Amino acid sequence: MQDSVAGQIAYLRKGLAELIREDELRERLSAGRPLRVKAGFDPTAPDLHLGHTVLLRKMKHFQDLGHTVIFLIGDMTGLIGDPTGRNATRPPMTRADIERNAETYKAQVFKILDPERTEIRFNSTWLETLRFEDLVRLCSRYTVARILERDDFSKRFRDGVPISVHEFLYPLAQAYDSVALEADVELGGTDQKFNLLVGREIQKDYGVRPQIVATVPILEGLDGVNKMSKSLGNYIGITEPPEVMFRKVMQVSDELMWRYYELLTDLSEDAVGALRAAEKPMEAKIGLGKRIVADFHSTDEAEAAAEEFNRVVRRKEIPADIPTFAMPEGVLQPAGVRVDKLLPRIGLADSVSDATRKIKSGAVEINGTRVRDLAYPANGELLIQVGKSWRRVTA
RNA sequence: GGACGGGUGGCCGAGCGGCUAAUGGCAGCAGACUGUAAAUCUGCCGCCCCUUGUGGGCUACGGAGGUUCGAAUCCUCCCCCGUCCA
Repeated sequence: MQDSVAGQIAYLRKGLAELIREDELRERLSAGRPLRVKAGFDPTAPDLHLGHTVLLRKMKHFQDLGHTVIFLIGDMTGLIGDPTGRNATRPPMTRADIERNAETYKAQVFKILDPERTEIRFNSTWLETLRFEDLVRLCSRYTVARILERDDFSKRFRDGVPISVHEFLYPLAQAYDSVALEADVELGGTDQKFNLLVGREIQKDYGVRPQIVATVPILEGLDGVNKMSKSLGNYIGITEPPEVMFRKVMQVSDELMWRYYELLTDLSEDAVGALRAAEKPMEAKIGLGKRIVADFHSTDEAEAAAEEFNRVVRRKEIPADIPTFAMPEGVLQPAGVRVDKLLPRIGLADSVSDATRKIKSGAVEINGTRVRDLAYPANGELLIQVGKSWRRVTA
């Protein structure tokens, strides 16, 4: 906490979408005590990707300044599901599920966060002890009209998309978390702004100082359009192998790359601007790939991944590590290796039908030769390529 | 509780008795192109069988029955959603 208050604010402000309100943050920092900084996470999605790390990185910035981060797992609000669209009440998770997911979170989250300054909490701790009376009291503090101000609610309401009553509870429950935790700051994506602000209101009603709200931008996924998400398949997972991460980074558009520079590296805006002016897009993208891989693996692995990319994608050479399979049962027939049967067994096709299509459309190469026939004359080891994927099959 | 409208493949959205595994768009996969990309163009895009052909079988249009030689398309009941009225 040796930094000046102004210095701290500058450090924290970088990369934030919005800060409400800066004067309150200044005031609280001036008190000199470590702040309690809360951020909530869904209990069902322990596979973190780079989109999550924008928030995690900001949490880390608070830790860098000596503040305490509360990693809140929304095991109770998880029942409601994030009210972003069609959804029913989710089935409750078992205690064991939650514990397991929490462990998975820890394994991933501490690649960024400092465990010494992180509290992991579950909101079921206080939410499940609320009586009906308490719930009624909580609900009475907010109005339907105000809830409907939330963008996605108002849009759904206008478009006639169903909104279940329990979804209204989500922002209120999240707000109550801030009461229970006496959060000084709540961090979230810009899509959380409404919920975070409800927290301020509810805290006031319960006699707690309203939290400062800080939002980070939502990271676009590899397609550059939709937000990064696992279900859209446009993500880079933080536990993915170095080569996969690197290749995915190289897949993003040149334009999106600068966004990633901004949100996923510690380079200053000026430094990024300089890169943008000086480097060829290709070189800059390689640099970005190395930085990101190094964050979650090591610089050596990052270099290796870059080299592998050069070999395989740019020079179109054979990859260094190719998954190897033994010839599965029933694939070897008198006519030869039934390639259509083989591909789905080794992860190169979704089904036999899919494999047949791929073969017919000329997508399959074996030992360097394009295959058009369903049967391939068997002779020893097979080196099979479909698109970007390679497999080795031993006889 | 009533009136009306609606539920189609991963998503959106046509079809409204046979020519429909079901137009079109998006997404996805593959090929060409390329500096990685993007863009563009081409092909594919339910599952299974026979090495594959204007081949055979199965599953699919909210659910269950029914009418019919034949239904996503018609009828009945049920479930779900929306709008309006109470």
